[in-house]
Amino acid sequence: MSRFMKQHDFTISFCDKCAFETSSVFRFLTRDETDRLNFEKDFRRYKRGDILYHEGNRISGFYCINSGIIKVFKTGIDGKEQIIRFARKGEIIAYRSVLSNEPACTSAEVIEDCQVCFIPSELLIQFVKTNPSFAFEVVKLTCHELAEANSYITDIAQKTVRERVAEVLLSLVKDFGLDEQKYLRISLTREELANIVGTATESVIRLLSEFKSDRLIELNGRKIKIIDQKGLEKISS
Amino acid sequence: MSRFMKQHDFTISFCDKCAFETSSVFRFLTRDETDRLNFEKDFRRYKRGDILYHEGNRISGFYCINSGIIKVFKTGIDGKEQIIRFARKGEIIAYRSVLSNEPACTSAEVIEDCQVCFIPSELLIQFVKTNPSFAFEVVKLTCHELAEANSYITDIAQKTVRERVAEVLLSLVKDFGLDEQKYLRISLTREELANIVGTATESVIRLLSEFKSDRLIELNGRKIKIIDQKGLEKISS
DNA sequence: CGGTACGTTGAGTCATATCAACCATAGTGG
DNA sequence: CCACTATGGTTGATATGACTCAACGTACCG
Repeated sequence: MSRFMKQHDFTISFCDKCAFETSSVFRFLTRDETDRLNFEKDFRRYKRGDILYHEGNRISGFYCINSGIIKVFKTGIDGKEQIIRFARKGEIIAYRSVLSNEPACTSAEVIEDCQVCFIPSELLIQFVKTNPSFAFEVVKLTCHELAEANSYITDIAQKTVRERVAEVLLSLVKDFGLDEQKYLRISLTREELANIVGTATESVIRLLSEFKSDRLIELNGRKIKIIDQKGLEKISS
Repeated sequence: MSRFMKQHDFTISFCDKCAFETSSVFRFLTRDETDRLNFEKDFRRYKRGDILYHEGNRISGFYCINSGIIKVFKTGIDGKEQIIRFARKGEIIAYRSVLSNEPACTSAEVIEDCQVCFIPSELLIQFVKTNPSFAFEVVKLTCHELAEANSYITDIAQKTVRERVAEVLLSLVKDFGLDEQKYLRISLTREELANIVGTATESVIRLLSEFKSDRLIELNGRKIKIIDQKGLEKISS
């Protein structure tokens, strides 16, 4: 663990700056609260593959992501993971378990090297209990995630794997965008894609190469180029 | 709509009484706030099949359930419904849309005749913004629902229909309990069961009669008798 | 009495999972 | 430097779970 050095990188780790630059809920904190946050938070760096926390464990705080990408997942039957969501700059993870004071119901693993702030539980609980407009933002945030989860449930329950693969590609475009050459700004293994869709790795591979034949996408290893977004939308219906 | 008469039934519609009797979040309101709730709420009765609100519509308030059962569902491709959850005595529905100020992301329909209180949006928002401990409860509530939604996603994505049917029966036992003769205290159509599981009606029918042959359950129309709970747990794994 | 909604069963089909083999790549250690 | 191993990706063959379609039974209702 010694590799995750605490440090004070003044260009990036000040929460007020971070809060204004991102859509973080922390922009609703007062000056004083932001100062406390700055004082008590722990800035950390993680590399791809690192685990931030494990499902089932009690956690003593939550994480605010400054850069990089983290996947949040549950472990299902015989260890197969189900990816619940990805978190990126400005987003917070593990706050749910902190607020409901339960063991983590998910695990979190780094997809792209990242810098995060670890913030002790008590701070979040205190802010929620004493700053009504911050509490309201947190409520809105959970409500939003809940709405997303409900759509996710409906999709998985009703759509075919083919439709869901197309849809996942589109939602990755929406969340992470494309670079100048139309490549998705997130690279996942085929297995990870399968674990979002809720299918077998081989099925994802087959469908991706089908989409490639149909000139909807191009593949370069893990990089996926989106050629025909409309076509994908049509498939995801 | 004239059938949903506003009325003042003093034995059941006073929120303070209701709040204490149930596990409602309203027990965290102050005396004054409870009085306002009593004054502004609208007591209503609905019958099986009635719709409380439709997905996509803006709503001007939310509902607290005094008695009866309501199903909350999303409408997926070609109209197939996906049941998200059931709400019963003491629970609130539609609060999510109110808090995030978005159109309803679900519809709500009465499964068992019910009595509910309709509470204007502004009241909820005001309470959340001014009563920190109430806000904290609402946060915990949404966090809890979020955790449930995440498990639901993992189950649907990874388990077989057979496992899910067994699991749904068990979760109905957990939520609604059994009567003296071990019958489930909620009756659903086969189609509704299918719409929880996320499968075809015929599949549910086949699996139920399979469970019946295996002496796990007994069937009397819509009433389901749970004989071997352990057996069901084993199947749902 | 016909109509409507729900329940049941059978047969056929298809999408998807599973199993197996193989290739490519990169990292490891002797 | 090479064999070794692990990991990820790909493809094919096969099996099967679950859906669809269709027919029919049942019950209730106006």
